[in-house]
This record gives sequence, C-alpha cells and structure tokens, in this order.
Amino acid sequence: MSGKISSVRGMHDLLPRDAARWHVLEEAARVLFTRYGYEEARTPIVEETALFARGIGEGTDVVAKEMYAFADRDGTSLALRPEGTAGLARAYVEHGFGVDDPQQRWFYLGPMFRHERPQKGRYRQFFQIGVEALGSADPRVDAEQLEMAARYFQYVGLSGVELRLNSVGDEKCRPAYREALTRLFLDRFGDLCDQHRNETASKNPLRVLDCKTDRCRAVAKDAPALIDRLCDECNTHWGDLRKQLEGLGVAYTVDSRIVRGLDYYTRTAFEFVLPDGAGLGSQNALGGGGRYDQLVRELGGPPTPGVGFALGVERLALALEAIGKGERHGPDLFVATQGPEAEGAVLQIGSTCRTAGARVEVNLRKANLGNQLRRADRQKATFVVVIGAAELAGGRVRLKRLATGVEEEVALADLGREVVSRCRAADHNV
RNA sequence: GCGAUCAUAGCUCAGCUGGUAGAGCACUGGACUGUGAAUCCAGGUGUCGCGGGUUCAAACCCCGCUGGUCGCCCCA
Repeated sequence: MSGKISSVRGMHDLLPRDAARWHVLEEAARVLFTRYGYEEARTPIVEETALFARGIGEGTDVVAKEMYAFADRDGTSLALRPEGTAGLARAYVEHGFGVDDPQQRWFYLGPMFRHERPQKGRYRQFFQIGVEALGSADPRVDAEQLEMAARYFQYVGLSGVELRLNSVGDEKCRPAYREALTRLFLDRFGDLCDQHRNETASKNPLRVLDCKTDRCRAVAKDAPALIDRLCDECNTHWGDLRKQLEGLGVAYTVDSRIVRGLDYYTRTAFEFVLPDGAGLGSQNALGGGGRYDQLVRELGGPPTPGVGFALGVERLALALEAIGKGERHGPDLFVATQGPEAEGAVLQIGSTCRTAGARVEVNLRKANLGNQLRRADRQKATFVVVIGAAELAGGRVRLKRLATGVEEEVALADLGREVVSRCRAADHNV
C-alpha cells in the first residue's frame, strides 16, 4: 500500500502470538547451556568488514555476496554481522583471553544479517543461538557440545533432529586432499555443472562434493572421501569423537558431503537437520557448526582451538509450530464482574491474585456476562471467576476451570494462591 | 543472483465472457446483572499491492515495479 511503510524485505516483526515459542527456545538455551558451563557474551551487531572477510573467508558466498556492508563516516568499511563466531573470536582476542585465561565457554543469541533471497526459514535478518568452546582441541569438548545440542532439542520438544557429522581435516591433510580433488575435477572438467566448472573447481573443490546437480554428483561419486585421507592427528580426533558420542548415546550419521560454507572449519563439521515435512521447506537445517582451530590465530590471537555451533531461531520456531508446541498461553485466571460493587473491587482482586503469582486478566469492560466469558474463552484463560455483590459479601467464589466446566468454591482471600497451585503443577518437560 | 507462482477488509477467500465489491472468521456492543467453548441481533473498514497502457468502461486484459510463497544456489 502506498503511503504506508512496511518492514524491510526479509526482515520480520515478532508478534506476541509467536513470542512464546521464542521464549521457550531462548530460555531453554539459557538454562541448559549454563548447565554445561557456557556463559553469555554479547558482541556488537556491527563489526569491521575486514573481520568477516578474514575470519569467514573472502571467497565464501556469505562474505562475497551476502553481506550488508557500508562505509562509516571516516570511510572504514563496516558490516552487519552475518554470523556470530567471528565477533566472539574477535572479542576473545581483544580482551586477552588467549594469553590470560584461554579456556572459555560462551553462548550468544541475537540477530544476524545476510542479503539473500528470502524464503521459508530463510530471512535477511534472522536470529541465532550459538555456543563457542575456546581453548581446547580435545574431542571430548566436541562430543560434550553435541550431546548438549541433542539435549536442547529434546528439552524444547523437538524429536527427529538428525546429526550429520563429518571431519574436514586440518591444514596438514586438507591441502593434499584438495589437490587430489582438483586433479580429478580438472580431469573431468566437462562433466561438472556450469557453476562449478567456472569458479569452484579451482578455488574450492570441496564445494563440488556438496553440489546437488546430477553432473557434479556423478563426478563426486568417484572422488575420494576426506575422512579416508585424514592425517594421523585428525584421524585420531575423529575416532575419539565418534567413540565419545557412542558412549554418550548421541546418534549421528556420517555424511562426508558436509563441508560447511565458512572457510574457518577444521576437523569436526556437522549439521542438525530435520526430515522433510517437519515444518521447514527446503531450508531443513536447524543449525550447524564445527571446529575452527585456526580462526583465533588468523584474527591475531595466540593459536587457540575452538568448537561451536549455531541454531536458527526462526527455523526452530517453525518446527515447533508444526507440531503445535510453544503456543501462547492465556491468563491463568479471568475475573468477570457483575454489578457496580464488583466493578469497583475488581482491580484490587486482580492485584492480590497477581501478588500470589497468577497471570490474571480482569474485566474492565461493560460487557454482559456472556460476552465476558466469551472473551475469557478466546483468551484461553485456564480459570474464570465471577465476582458480584454476593461473592464480595460472602467472601467465597466459584472457581471454574474452562476446559472442563468444573467449579470449585474457594475463599476470595485465597483466590490467587488457589489458582497458582492448580496452574503451576506440571509446567515442564525434561 | 536464477526460475515458477501468487497479491481483493485485520485474517481466509468469493467476485462468471470487462459494466465502478461481497462472504465467513476475528473484533465491539446488545438480546440476558449470573456462566464461555457452533444461540440470535446490530456495528465498519477497502485508493481491489504500486505505476502505466488498452477500452465508452478494468479487481478482471497487457507491460513494468514491489512484496509473499515455492524451488535452485547457499545457509540458520
């Protein structure tokens, strides 16, 4: 509509009807990640463009094609962050943790920006919840983190999330592998799809493995898998990680085609995917991550290994919505009024109940009782109570549970406590 | 960045071969000072996504743009 301003393409409002799901997701992260020793860190949304170029890699799609970059007043190129790891790694270096206190476990949560074509589950502003464990190369850290992720999905009520796991080697074994791949792809140049014939075969042959065109697939089928060509150290890490996961009972499938779109990954790389039809369209990855043992050093810090993952909040919310979880809940109690005495006393009654911890809506309209109850029902209130002259005089009220229609008589003075004790019994899963 | 498809009330949609807009839901009040979740009644909003073209006449036909959705690429 002309004249009206609407939100920027790919950037959306989160409205109350959906906020409850987000709260479930964020609260679960705070509770659970803290249990594993992760503490929250918040870094700026704007960073120098150079941070992402250096950290994520110049040639990646994220940096080359999708960044919101602009010149600051002094000409410095700044960018809205397209992901969270680079910023945290920068903060880690900047505040001297690398030399002072290398073992750090951080989690974060906030908006990221990528200028892509929007579609279901993919937006230009999107929120990520992520974790980073810095300062240890021990595969048990990777395993513990993956177990934490599995617990997170269980905690928020998402089943069927599949962990796809791979190792992409390190600076010792990857060059040889890349060379082998490049050789193969140059040999079979004509068989590749158009896009990969041009750019990727020479620059990042790993991408060809991930290509879904029939042409590239046919070639990729003959390519060796990197997991079969890992150097001894990487191979040991890979084996230990798998052993630990099995010990923890964390299910996974090895997927040698996972290469990830960011250049900083070493060794462990993984994605969390949801099966088709689980509420996401073709954007079925709930999150992903891996190890980045060179990133901190590349950003000017001391050599510091790290491992982390990020989850897409919109995608998690979509998945929850598809299975009817995280719905907004209405008030615990709706207080209907009859007559001027009740209208005069209802704010006090509401206030007292709220002191007891109840979520309450009191009727402040002049609607008749039928319409008041209709609203209580539409608001999905758990209980309703009607206050009139008789209740005020007698100090007793009939507490009605809307779902069943059953009424119980309770003392008006205890109303808040009675409601809370009935509503807060079984609020949590896991 | 590429392809497909769609756009009418807050939401879901109807609107025939062109003749200057409708229904349901939701919302508010009432019938009904004392009981909702399918009782009834009443109340209102549209520059028909935007811009241009064809026509006596465009929600409808044509072109462009913007946006949504789906797919590709990529990713959260």
